[in-house]
Amino acid sequence: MISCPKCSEVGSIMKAGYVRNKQRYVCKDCNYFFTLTNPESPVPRKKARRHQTTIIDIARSIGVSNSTVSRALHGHADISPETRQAVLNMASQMDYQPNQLAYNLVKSRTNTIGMIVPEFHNPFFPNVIIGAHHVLTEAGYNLTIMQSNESYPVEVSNTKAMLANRIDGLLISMTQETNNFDHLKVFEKRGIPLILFNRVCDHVEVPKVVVNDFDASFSAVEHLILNGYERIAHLGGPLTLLVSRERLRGYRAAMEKHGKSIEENMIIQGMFSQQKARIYGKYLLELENRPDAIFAVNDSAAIEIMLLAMEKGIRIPEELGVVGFSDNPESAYIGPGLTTVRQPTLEMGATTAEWILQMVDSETEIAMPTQKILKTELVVRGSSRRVCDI
Amino acid sequence: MISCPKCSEVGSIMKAGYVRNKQRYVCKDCNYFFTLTNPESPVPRKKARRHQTTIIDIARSIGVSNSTVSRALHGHADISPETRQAVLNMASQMDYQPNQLAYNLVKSRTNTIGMIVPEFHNPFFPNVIIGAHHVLTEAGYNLTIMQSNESYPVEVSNTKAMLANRIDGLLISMTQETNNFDHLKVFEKRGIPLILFNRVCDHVEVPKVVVNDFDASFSAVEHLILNGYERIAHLGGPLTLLVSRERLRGYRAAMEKHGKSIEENMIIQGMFSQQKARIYGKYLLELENRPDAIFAVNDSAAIEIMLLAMEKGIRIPEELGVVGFSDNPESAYIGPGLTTVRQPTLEMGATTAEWILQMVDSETEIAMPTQKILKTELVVRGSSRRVCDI
DNA sequence: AACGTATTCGCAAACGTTACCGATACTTTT
DNA sequence: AAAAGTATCGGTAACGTTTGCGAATACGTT
Repeated sequence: MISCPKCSEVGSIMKAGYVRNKQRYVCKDCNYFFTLTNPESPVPRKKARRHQTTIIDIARSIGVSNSTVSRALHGHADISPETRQAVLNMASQMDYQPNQLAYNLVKSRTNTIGMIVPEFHNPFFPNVIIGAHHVLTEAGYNLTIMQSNESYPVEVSNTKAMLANRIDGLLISMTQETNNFDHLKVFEKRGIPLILFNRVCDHVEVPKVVVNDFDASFSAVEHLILNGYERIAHLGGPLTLLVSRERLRGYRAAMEKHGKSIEENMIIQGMFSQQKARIYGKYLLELENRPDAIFAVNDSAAIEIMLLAMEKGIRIPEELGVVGFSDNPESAYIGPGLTTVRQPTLEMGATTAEWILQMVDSETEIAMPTQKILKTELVVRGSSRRVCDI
Repeated sequence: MISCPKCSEVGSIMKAGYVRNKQRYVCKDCNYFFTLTNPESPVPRKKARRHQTTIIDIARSIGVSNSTVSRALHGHADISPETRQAVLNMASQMDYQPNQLAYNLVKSRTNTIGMIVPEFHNPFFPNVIIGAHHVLTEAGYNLTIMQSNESYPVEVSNTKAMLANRIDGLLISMTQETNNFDHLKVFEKRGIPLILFNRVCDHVEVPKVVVNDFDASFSAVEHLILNGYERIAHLGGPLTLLVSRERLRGYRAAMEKHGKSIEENMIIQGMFSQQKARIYGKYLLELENRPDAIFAVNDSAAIEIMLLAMEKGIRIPEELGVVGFSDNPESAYIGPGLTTVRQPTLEMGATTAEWILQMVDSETEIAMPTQKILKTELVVRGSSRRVCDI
């Protein structure tokens, strides 16, 4: 017979339905509902999972408490040299690896910096990563990288993932689509250090690391003008990006300074795949009155222009001057060499990393510089050198 | 006066030493030890930290239990549409972001794949990363990257960090120093999926993804021989690496097949910085009886050779044939173009990622292929084309 | 009335660590 | 010898989440 687990009554037990396919009973006396638990499986929670040795395992095997083990492992005080040694020995013997997850949970910090970049195709961002990676590793931090792939939704989901993973700080360079910044303001609200680099915006008040795009563009175009080029076209980046607008502004400023008229149909803005660069380059070079120089937003576009010119028999630099941006490795070797703007990518990565470390390591609110403008360098090569300067 | 917190006695209180710089008392009556807790700070645990909203906050604010909130958030069963909606609303209203750390701890999986690479200077590993990153992101996994910097101790500490962070699987390409593999065997013992790529070894029984280094090397050297080169030097990689040994083997095999004598002083093995490549190149080109072709272990070394030859007025390919390895972007554009071996880097990354996903996603032990050998492609350019093959 | 079924929700135990604070056993000082 | 100090160690709450199982309720069916 079944007896009530509470009042031990036997006679007043009645069936009371099923719950999860198990018969359920009720004791009419004490109004206690219950099901019969199978005494055969007293430890149903025991999973067959592979067990990683924990602090508790060590503690049990040498008969101390887990707090003692924790102290020994971290070299804290309040522990005798003998027990510490015993713990250390047992730890290495049992092949103990600390569980960083649990550590992070209780300390609510992860020793990890996140980085979101828009693309991986140009060597620019990989180089920034190298620079940041080095500094962070030195400081004992990890770096997780996510790629937004030039997509705003992906960027938003990336920031959410970073938030969920409780990174200690975020470095981000935005996509060309991004024109809403709520996903970044969350970081401000939460007090999580955030730094923008390269692809920045004005709507978030955090430190920013950029290059002097305006100056770089200005001196690149001025260099073309000083080499006797008159009608300079501009293959610019998407105008959603501040860098593109700055470079366009530099282009215009240099042209105006030297009294060159700007032909608006020779300014093309957009995101150039190799294919698109070729199409627009074709358009420019087949123009009725074609430009005698082209300032391109990046080296891959510039190189595409050069190849196109070579195919058409247009001589570089005599008939066409070309200047790129970024100084890709191949730019030094193509044809007469591509004049281009070298960007301090490693330094950019290092600077963002150093700054985020400052922000993360400081307990209190710390005054950070609002912006750092890194200096670029115009690398003059054959593609634009028409006058003999010595 | 001080009264015992237990028996409220006043007369029998005596000092009993200090504990952590606070006066300690004992009640002689009830033998109760105690210190005086400062009633001014009743909540000493309350940190001034910024509070991230948790599941419990949501639960409290709409008067349900946290299990209900958890179920609502994950779209589980056993919940009414109304409460689910209420939870969802409150969650977005309170700007809730789940704490992945806690989730990972209880699920003991992180949805993260780790990757350790030896260096970042050549475009090879960044490209592998791109390939793997894409596949993993599609599958909803994160990728953490660490760099061993060609140092064995760093590699070991990297693997420890990966272990501590409880990654779900590891992709690794080893340093040139690594000749002990205990740090990798830990993964086997723990049952954590592990894949070796590119820089592999025979001592660990896990899936490996490599390229056909022997064949690639063989056909590169054979290509030189078929172009009429006789005395071919080899600037090889460090012999600690299997890839270097395989390439050397391919070189020897091709030379032997065609009956060319191998001059051992024309085989130089090592890890070549740009500077070292120049030194060894100088040595080779200034040899009494200098080689008429050089097969280099990578493109940057090959390019250094080409630049050196140009400086010396040695004509390429007429007087010197050069073949590199990897097909860096700049190799297409330097001088007459550098003949080189193109490696399927993206495919390598994608393959390792797909394999590790298979291993991670399968609950049980799964039979994996032991090895995948990806095909390279000899890209013939001007630096080695001496005969007109149509 | 007695029983069966379905729906919805709460309790509490994990996950592995850290750190506060109390407890114990000594040694040293008065 | 009493009182005070020192050195070690253990108990336990907390970090934020998931989940198995039981409880409560409502309603339908003999």
